[in-house]
Amino acid sequence: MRFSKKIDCETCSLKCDIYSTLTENANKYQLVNPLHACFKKHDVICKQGTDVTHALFLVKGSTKLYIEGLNNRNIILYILKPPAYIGLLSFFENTKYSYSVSALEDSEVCFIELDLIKKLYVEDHNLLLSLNKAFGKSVSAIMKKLISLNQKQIRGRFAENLIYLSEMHQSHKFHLGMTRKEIGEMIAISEENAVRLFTEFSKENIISLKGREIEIMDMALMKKISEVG
Amino acid sequence: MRFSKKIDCETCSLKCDIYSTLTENANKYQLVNPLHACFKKHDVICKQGTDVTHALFLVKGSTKLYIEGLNNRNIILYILKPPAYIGLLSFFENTKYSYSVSALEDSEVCFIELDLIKKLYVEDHNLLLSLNKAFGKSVSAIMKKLISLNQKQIRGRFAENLIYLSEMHQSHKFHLGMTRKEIGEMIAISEENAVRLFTEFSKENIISLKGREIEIMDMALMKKISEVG
DNA sequence: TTTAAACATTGTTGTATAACAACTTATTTG
DNA sequence: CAAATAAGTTGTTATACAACAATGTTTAAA
Repeated sequence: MRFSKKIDCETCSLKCDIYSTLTENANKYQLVNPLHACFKKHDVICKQGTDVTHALFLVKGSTKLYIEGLNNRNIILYILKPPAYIGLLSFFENTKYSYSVSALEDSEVCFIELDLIKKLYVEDHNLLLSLNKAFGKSVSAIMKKLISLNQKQIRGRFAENLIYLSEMHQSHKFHLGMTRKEIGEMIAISEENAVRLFTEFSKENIISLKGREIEIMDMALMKKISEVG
Repeated sequence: MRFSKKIDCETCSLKCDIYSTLTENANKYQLVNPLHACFKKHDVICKQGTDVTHALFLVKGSTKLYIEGLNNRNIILYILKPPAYIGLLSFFENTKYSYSVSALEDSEVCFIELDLIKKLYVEDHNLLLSLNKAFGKSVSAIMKKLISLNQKQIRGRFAENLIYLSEMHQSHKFHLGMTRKEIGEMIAISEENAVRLFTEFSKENIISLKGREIEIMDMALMKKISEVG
């Protein structure tokens, strides 16, 4: 990871809530230029167990948010794409991250002082409400994951996950930006079973596969498999 | 469920954050008496999928918070004891509950208009911060549960759960306020296996059991089992 | 007080899935 | 560009756990 001094809020490709709050209240606060950080693929952006010192805002690239569990096994909760707050779930708890986030591809992240945010949302509760709303959505997603991992079996979870990825890319045809192992970590199955499911679904003509390029051929069937469990 | 008109905030046995915020800002707001509701054992206090209309504050009794999953199978996330916000996790999302809460014993719950809370935390961000803090803690607990359910096996989960209950009652000896089925739902195992584990742990002299009265005899071993998985 | 319903128990069986092993094919990197 | 490392693949085996079944026991309701 390295910080870029070249990019400030004015030249930044993505204007976030915090920027707009700052500019709207320009008379109250001077515009502090937050740190703009560049991460290489596989870099850890925030680490489970470390202190939360900044609000992190994903500006470019994509990342995975995961819990580091027992015996070096991870569970990926979801993929983050800009615009997205990275540290949101641990943000209000305000002590340590209860999860890790790392870059799936080269990514850019904006670091904003926690104190600045706190100052801001005392004055501008709309910012806080928008943070809270995003927070609430994450919780719903985690609940859904908890049910899925516990009560669906691997074909159902696998189908559900491919639908999730497809919706994220807004296309039936997309590039899995992940290894089979990581796909496994998204739905808590072994790497071997991830491979098996890919070939299985491919043979059943539900998907078409070439390396990491995937196309969902039969979305209706996919949804049925996902729902059955 | 029936509402009690007799109990208002002044006579209420438990003064909550909202009450103190209201009285501290007495000049700004009139003291609205929230609805005080009485629930019988097994009553549903809030139902997954329904609209969030009030903030709920548990004043007396105890409740279970659970997700209703597939095939009528529930997962109990945790037990709530007063003082506790019941609807917290779905509170900011502000649309539908993503879980249900029901009474484990006769309980009393205070219903506070959502609009009132919103008005309050615009002015008094300390209230919001304290809500957020509780919120964050819940998220950590759910993360932990996600790992536990996925990466520990039943003996480990069972031990972990008994330690959790013991800590909640602040004693090695306590009354399981739940059926074996509900104990199963806490750690996502079948009722039969819950029974089996009770007798198993009893035979191994880790616990002493008489109906629903339980005493943890070997807490050190219990912790070891919980950690191993 | 009888009857029904909920709760608790124990043994047996089937199966989903992790773990292991052994191998091939890509992708980095010095 | 070779060597090393990571990623992907396939078959086999072992096992943890749910599901089923059958039956006893306690609690609640009529």
